[in-house]
Order: sequence, then C-alpha cells, then structure tokens
Amino acid sequence: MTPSTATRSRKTQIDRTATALFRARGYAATSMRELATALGLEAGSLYSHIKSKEEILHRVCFGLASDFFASFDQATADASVPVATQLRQAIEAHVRVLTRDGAVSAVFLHEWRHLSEPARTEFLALRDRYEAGFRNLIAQGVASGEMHTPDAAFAALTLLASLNWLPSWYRPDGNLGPDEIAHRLAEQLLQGLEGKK
Amino acid sequence: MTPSTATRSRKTQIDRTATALFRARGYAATSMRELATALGLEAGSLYSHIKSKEEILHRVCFGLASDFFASFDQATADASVPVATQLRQAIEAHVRVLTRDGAVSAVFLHEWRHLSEPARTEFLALRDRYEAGFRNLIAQGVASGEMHTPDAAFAALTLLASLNWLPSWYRPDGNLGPDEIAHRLAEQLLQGLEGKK
DNA sequence: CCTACCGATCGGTAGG
DNA sequence: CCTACCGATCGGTAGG
Repeated sequence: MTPSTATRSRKTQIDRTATALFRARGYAATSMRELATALGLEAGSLYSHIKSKEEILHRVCFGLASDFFASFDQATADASVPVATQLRQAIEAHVRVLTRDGAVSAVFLHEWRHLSEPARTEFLALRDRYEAGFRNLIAQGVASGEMHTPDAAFAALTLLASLNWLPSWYRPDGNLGPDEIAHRLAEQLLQGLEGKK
Repeated sequence: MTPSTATRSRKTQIDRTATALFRARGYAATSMRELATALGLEAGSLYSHIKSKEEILHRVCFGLASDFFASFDQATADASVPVATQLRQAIEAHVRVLTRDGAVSAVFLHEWRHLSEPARTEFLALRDRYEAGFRNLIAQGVASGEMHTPDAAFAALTLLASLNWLPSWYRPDGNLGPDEIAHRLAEQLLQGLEGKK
C-alpha cells in the first residue's frame, strides 16, 4: 500500500519536530517519548510512521546533502564565467541552503556522527566529494592567477568552516538576510581583512 | 582530607579517557560503564574519584576556556604593537591552544551544550567575552585603517569559525605543524584569496 | 576499588 | 493511534 497523503504529512511533521529536538538537545539525548509528547501522541504510536529513530536522522542528513549538491552544480554550471565569480556563486548557494532551515542545517552539521555504519561512512564520502568541488574551484582560480594561496585544500576547508558556522548564530528575523550575509562572507573570504574594498 | 598524589593522577586519567570517549561518541552517548571498562575498573568505582559524569565535562570546558583567555591576554599584552600584528599573534595563540589536545578541544567546542544550568549559561558568557576580544581587535584595526570590513562582529565570528574547524581535521602527525597552520590561517584570513602575497 | 543493587528511562513491539 | 509491555541499559549509591 502506498502511504496516504495524511500519513506522508504526519511523517514530515515527525521529521520536523524531531529535527528541532535533535538540534536543541542532541540526537542521543533526545528520547522518542519527548518527541511523541511534543507531537501530542504516545511513544509507541510513532512507529506506525517511522521504522526507527535513526531513520529520521538519516533522512535529514542525506536529504540536505543532496540539496547542497544540486545547489552547487547550478552555481557552477556555466564554465565560461570567471572562476572567482563561480566561487562567489557557490558560496552564495551554500549560504542559501544553509539558512533555509536552521534546525536541519545544525543536525546535518553536528549529528551525522550518530549514524551507524555504513551510513556514516557514506555520509562522510558525500561530504568529501562536496568539499572537493570547492577545492577544485580554488585550484582553478590559483592556476588562472585569479587567486593566491599555498594550499587549495587548506583554503577550501577554511572557507567552508566559516560558512558552516553560520547556523550557530544566524537568526531568520535578524538584521541581515541570507543574500547580504552570503555577499559579506564572499567578500571577506576573497578579499581578506587587509584587502582593499 | 586533601587528595593524595595517587588519587589526583587517577582523576586526571579518568578525565583524559572520558574526554576521548566524549569526543568519539558524544557526551550523552558515552556511558559511565564504557568509561570504567576503558579504565579497567567497575562502574561504581568511578565515584570514589568523581562526583558525577557532568563534573568531568565541566572541568574540561572551563579548563580550556581559561587557557584560551590566558593565551589571548599574553598575545595582546603589548599595546605598542600594530593591531594587525596583535591579531596575527592572537590567531597563532588560539591555534596553539586548539592543537595542544584534540580531544579536549573537540569536547570544548561541541559538548558544552550538555552542561546543565547554570554552568551552561556561564560557559556561553565566557565564550562571548572571548569573542569580544577578537571583535575589539578588528574594530581597532578598522579604526586605524589597517583593516577593512563593514562589520567587525561579523568578521570576528567568521574568523573564529575558520579557526575552530581545525580540531575536526588537524592530525598531530600530519604534514603541517601548529605554527605553520597558524601562519597560513592568519595569512588567508587577513589577505583573502584574491589578495596579493 | 568491588559487589550488589536502586529507580528511572531507553528504543521498540504486539495486539488491537 | 493507544495500551501494555519487553529486555536492556542508564547514572548513581550503600556498604564494605
């Protein structure tokens, strides 16, 4: 039997509520009873919609991973654009995905290590592949003389680190919108604090 | 009674082993029985040396916090030095503390949220105060014309984010030593990818 | 530092 | 989606 619309939306609701709890308390410290209570039902009832606690974590982590890939591919699709511009677009795309749902992003960034094998290894492979995209962009920029750094891999790691800190302080109702944040991050990372504007 | 030398070193040993486990599996997912087994004793025996699981976490988080403060204060003690140089020294000092013990650093960065109140709030206040140090340095640099950024607070957050990603990939036996890493990070953050070397 | 144990809570299931 | 429950495990304690 295919799941009815009602069942599917209940599942989505479970994912969303669980994600918020995972973010606030951590995956391991969140109990299925807390989750059930937050949804207004009994613990056992959750299992008509999901198979396990980890299934939720799996969906969140791998779902956002594929969003990141789709977003990156779109930002860098046009090879005729200067590499520095492609990198700016990739940064902006990354920030947009990251700011779309703070709870999902936080769980993606910090709770993936509670995935059991082989999911954990698969997840890390995806993350590696994504980082390689940025690494290649920077390496191309260095080759074309648009950028300068002694180590593209090192630079890519540092760049993504700055971006991935965002979910820990970004507030959707704050002064800065995603686009303005993305722009400032790109400027700061490409120009540096001592560079001229 | 004051603790004997043997008791004190056993306590240190518990802290170290616990920290390694907290890093690998997360605080909530680490059981006192695992910890006891790793130390070759029974679970109940741990409590002759410590009062609670959280006490260990508390010691690790607040201990490293005070190391960071001491290190920062030393790096910025001489006000006659140019601000950009002070910032470089503060970055290098931060990296040195961060690379001294990878497990302690990882727990400090990611597990503090399992502290119960009021420790959790106190910890966040310390972190805020530390960030303010970098914020002020950048603001001074902007005022003196040595640095350029539209938002010193934003720049400080981004800078610390890049640095704090380090424990997730740094390997003590890798190609780059702490000093070389610190130097490259400082260069990249201050000069940017498009800046000239 | 151990043995023996406490009450509480965990993720998940059976049967309706 | 609920009731009732499973075995396992949790942090921590008493008493030696």
